[in-house]
Amino acid sequence: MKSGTGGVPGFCKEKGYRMPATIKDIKEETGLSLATISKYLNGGNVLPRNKELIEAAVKKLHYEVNEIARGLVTNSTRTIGVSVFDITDMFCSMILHRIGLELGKLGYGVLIVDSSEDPERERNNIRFLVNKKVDGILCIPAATNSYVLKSAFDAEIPVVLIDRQFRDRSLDGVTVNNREAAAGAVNYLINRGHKKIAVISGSEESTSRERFRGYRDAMEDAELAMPKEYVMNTGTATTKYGYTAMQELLKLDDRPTAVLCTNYGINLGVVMALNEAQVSYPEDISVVGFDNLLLSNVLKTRLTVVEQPMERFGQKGVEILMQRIREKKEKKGINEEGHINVILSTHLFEGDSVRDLNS
Amino acid sequence: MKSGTGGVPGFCKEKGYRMPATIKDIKEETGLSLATISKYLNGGNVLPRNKELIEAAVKKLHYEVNEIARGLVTNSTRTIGVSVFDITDMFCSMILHRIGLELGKLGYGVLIVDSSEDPERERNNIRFLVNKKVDGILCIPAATNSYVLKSAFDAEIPVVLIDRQFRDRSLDGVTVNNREAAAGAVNYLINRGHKKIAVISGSEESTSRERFRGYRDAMEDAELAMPKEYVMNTGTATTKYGYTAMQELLKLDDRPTAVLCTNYGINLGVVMALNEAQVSYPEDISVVGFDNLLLSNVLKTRLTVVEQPMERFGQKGVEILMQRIREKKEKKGINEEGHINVILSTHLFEGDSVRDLNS
DNA sequence: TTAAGCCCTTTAATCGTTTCGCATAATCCC
DNA sequence: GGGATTATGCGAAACGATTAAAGGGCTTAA
Repeated sequence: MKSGTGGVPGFCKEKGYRMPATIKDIKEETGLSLATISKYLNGGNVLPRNKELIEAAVKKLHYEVNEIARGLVTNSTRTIGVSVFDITDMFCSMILHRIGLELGKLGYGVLIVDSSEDPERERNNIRFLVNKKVDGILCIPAATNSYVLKSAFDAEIPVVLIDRQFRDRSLDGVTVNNREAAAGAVNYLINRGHKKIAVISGSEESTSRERFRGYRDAMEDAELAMPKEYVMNTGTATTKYGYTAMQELLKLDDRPTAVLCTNYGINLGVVMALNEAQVSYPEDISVVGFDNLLLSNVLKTRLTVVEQPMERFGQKGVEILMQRIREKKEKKGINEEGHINVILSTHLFEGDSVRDLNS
Repeated sequence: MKSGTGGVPGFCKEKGYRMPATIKDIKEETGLSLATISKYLNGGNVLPRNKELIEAAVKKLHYEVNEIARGLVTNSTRTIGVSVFDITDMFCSMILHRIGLELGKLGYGVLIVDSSEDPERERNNIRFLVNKKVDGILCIPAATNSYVLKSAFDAEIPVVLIDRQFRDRSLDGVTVNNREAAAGAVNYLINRGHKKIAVISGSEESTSRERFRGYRDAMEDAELAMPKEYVMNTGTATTKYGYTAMQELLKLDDRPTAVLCTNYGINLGVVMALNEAQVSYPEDISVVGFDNLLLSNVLKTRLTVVEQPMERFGQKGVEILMQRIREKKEKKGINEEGHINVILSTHLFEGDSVRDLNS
């Protein structure tokens, strides 16, 4: 006897194992109609007597609504897709952490896909999420243009970008004031007497480019020279690039006195190169990094870094996405114009990796 | 006109936006019955002519099967739940990376929940996954007993543990040979002339306990003393515990010449404490860590560590889970007896953090 | 007294699939 | 040629919920 067809729910001979109770079982148990039960379950008003009946039956049969079935008719899955460029990257995982927390509170599930920095894979992943009928997508993109998100647009699924924004800014997103932050970091160096300041930066995504612009802003304002050899901004913002770029800088006859690293991967690569070459910081060269404090805590010399508001990235991203989902439900369609772009601010953590040349 | 009710699928006036094509649209387009179309879509045999008709219609209408609806009748979601104790922990995220890769290949989605080392939260998370009707659960548990997984058992959802196993070994799982690995690491130290060897280890989960046993095995075999002050095994295996425990060790008049750290968090805490106290390794004290190479790469002195097969954890876990899911479908029930316990082996990475006292 | 209004209930349609049972056509063997 | 055996195809009933629309008691007011 199958559960839900009049028999006692629970053990089921045919399937050989326990079937969860369905709303039909509640119907049998209470003698009420499906509609009334459904109404109550969704917060509607029913007679006190029926309320008790239903509650008793729910408890007795351990009933819980089947989200799948509900999703079929309400056309929602209460699941959000999150696409990240690399789940093992601390930056992503910290944001994921907060996203999970926020969405958990709201009763949403989180479907995470990892594109390993490969835009093609990212595109497939997004399509996968669309097929899974997620209610919305949060994306810390690997790709540099919105092409990868095409399938989401087609399906009219709300998308919010985190950290990186595409050139045309045609999407909702949460970023930080990268340009100002980088300029601030450079000014910090300048204030401490540095004039020969190098930069190591990726060239591909908006984040790296903005940070590089910030470097240039500050250098130009201070009328400092930016010789080609000091400007390493032709690679991908990875540990590997940071490592080789730093090695190049160390080969120079006229070495810079300080170097700005524009993301966590580069920080890591730079520290590795310095250690390997037995060059100490801040004695021989000063270093300012970006992103997070991990290195500051674990290294003998705490790294001075522009600290990102990881938690807020996640929190704000969820907030915007939820707003969009609500809008879509109400207006029965996606609001095409008026993109939201939240810009969070950063904080300069003063470690011990910058030498004050004035004193 | 709603999609799927005879009109042209696509734009839908009522809803105000584009609706995806359904199998009913294919029916209208081809004149075939739902059953035939479904059969073909699921790899069944149909007449060549019909095959072409369906293919053409699918292409024309951009049809893709609605997994939600399918799930309702097949009673599967093609989604696996993964519960981790901390998504920002490198150990977890590397395993997650591989899990995502493997499950992606199989067309499965990954619903990730993060319990922040809180068993109570973990229990809720598991229940959440069960409600989401995942086909199976992979768990890198925070809790120390199987109580948290109760709701999964009740719902007869296959579960595979990764890294940590419960006392009764009553579940399928993938672990490493923790005891032997730890003993190996200690022997490595002994071979290099160390006699005063301390250990810092958690006391709560199977992993820490096994590693501690390995330490004891090796020390006993070599007939070396294990004074109470050298044995720090009363805390939780975290960075904080590693940090304070190392500080304790440094206070001793008769300091150990080497210390074994039994996981990544402890490695980190120990390195922090040493840096802070200006104690250098391997000159002043030798260190052997556990888990992964991150610290080995970034620190000036590469840490010698017992390296874990992160990737294989994920790969093997998925493999076992898929086998269980298959079995459940075939036998229409969960196989109660005969638990699978795969034990992977580790590898000792020789960095520069161990001093050879013989030479 | 009766129509209107309110509150709650029920009946039945629907969501987009799969699948069971049966009908039909084609193939084969003797 | 006829009955058995294979292929395919079809209609309809699930799966477990939500939700219009209609109905049935009440109270209230003209």
